[in-house]
Amino acid sequence: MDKKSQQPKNPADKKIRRRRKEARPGEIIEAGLQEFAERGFASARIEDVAARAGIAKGTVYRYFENKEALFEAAVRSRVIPIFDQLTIMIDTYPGTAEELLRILFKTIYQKLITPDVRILMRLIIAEGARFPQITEFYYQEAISKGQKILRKIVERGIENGEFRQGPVSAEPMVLVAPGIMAAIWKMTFDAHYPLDLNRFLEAHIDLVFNGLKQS
Amino acid sequence: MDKKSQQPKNPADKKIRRRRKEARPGEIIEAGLQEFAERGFASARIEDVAARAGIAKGTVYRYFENKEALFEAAVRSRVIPIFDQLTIMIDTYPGTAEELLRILFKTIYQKLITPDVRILMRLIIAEGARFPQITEFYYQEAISKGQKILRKIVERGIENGEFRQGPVSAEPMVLVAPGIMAAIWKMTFDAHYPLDLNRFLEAHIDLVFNGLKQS
DNA sequence: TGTATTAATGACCCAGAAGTCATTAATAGT
DNA sequence: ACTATTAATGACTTCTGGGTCATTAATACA
Repeated sequence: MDKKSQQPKNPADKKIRRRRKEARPGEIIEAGLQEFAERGFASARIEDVAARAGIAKGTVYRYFENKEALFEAAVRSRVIPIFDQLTIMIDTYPGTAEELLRILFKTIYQKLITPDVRILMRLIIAEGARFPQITEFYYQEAISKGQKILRKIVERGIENGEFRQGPVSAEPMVLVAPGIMAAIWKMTFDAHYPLDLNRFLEAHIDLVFNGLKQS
Repeated sequence: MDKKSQQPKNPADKKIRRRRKEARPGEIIEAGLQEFAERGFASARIEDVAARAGIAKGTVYRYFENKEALFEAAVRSRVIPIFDQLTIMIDTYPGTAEELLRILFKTIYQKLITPDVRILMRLIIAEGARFPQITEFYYQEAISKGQKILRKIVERGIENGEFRQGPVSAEPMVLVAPGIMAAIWKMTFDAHYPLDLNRFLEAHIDLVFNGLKQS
C-alpha cells in the first residue's frame, strides 16, 4: 500500500536495511494495532503488519514471540493515562460537583471517542472473550479507574447537597452510558447514519442535570 | 465435544444418515451462529458448524455457497421482531408517555440483553466493518425501528405536557443508552465484575425521570 | 580498515481450514 | 421389490498464513 515514501533518499531505495533495535517495538506495535483494528485478531496478517512497519516478516518475530504476544502488547500499550490525570484533578478542583461532572463528560467525548480509543473498545468487545487477561487488564487499568472517579464526584455532590442519593448514585455508571453508546455508534452505524457528537453531548448533559420531565 | 447423544437408538448408532432437506438450513444457521459468536467469523470452522449441526462438512455447502453466505444468513435470521410488536402497542396504548417509556426500558432489559441478542451485537461490532450490507440490514431492521418508537413516545410526552422539549427530545437515543451499555458490559466485563441488571434498570429509570439533581 | 557482533531478511516449511466432488445410500414413485 | 433421484458424505485438493532459520549486511569497536 503506502510505499514508505517518507524520505525518498535515492531513486532506487529498495533495500537499504537499517538497524534500529530501539525504535522497532513501538513501530511494530503501532502497525499491529492498525491491522488488528481493521481485520480483527484472526484475520490480521503478520506480513501486513511488517509491511506497514516497513520491515520484513521475520523481524516481527525478533521482537515478539508470536501473534498473540504482539496483540497483547498492542492493546496494553494504548491504555490511556486520561483517568490518572483526572483522578488528581478531582481532589484539587475547587468548583462544584456539577462542574466536575460536566468536565468529565466533555473529556469522554473529546478523548474517549477518538478513533484510537474506539479501536481498543472494538478489540475488547470482539476478542475479549478469547483473551481474558487482556479484558482483566483493561478493566483494572481503565474501567475501574473511571468508576472510581465517577463515584468520587457523585459522593461529593451528595455531601454538599447538589445531588440526590438514590438508585442513580448507587449505580453511577448510568451517568456515562450515553458516552459509551456514542462510541459504539461511531464504530458501527456512523458511516451510514452519522451522529452529531456535540448535539449528543448536549443531550447527555441535559438528561443528567435536568431529566426528561417537565418541571 | 458433545457426541450427539440425543437418541441413543442402538449401541452402534454411528452413521445412519437421514435426509432432511427442510430442517437442515435452520439447523446449520443455528449452529453457525453459535460458532461465529464464540470464535468470530474468521476463526469459526465450518467443520465445527457441521459437527454442531450433526452433519458432515460437505452438507453445509449443499445449503450455503460459502462461509460468508452462512454468516449473512445467520445474522439476518436473528433480527428480532420485538420492535414490530412494540410499534403496534404504542399506537393503541391508552396510558401516559412515561408508562410507555418504562415499558420500553423494561423490554430492553428483558429482551435485548439476552444472550441471543448480545451475540448479534457482538458480531455487528466485531465484524460489521467487513460486512457493510449486514450492518445496513441490521440498522434498517432493528435500530431504525427502535429509534422511531422512541421518537413517537417522546413526541407524545411533549404533546401532552409530560416531557420537556429540549436537547434530550432532539436526541432521544440518550434515553436508551444505559440499556446498550448494560448489554456491552454483559459481553465484556460481566464474568469478572457482574452487573446487577435489576439495580441498573432502576438507576436508568431513576435518571431518566428524576435526573441526578436534588430537587 | 578489518573483524566480530547481531539486527534484519525472506525463502521455506507445514498445519490447518475452506471448498470440491466422486461415491454412497436414503427415500419416493411405480 | 426395483429403480431413479438426490441428500449426504468425507477423503482430497488447494491455498493461506504463522512461524523458522540459514544467510546477509549494518554497525561497533579495535
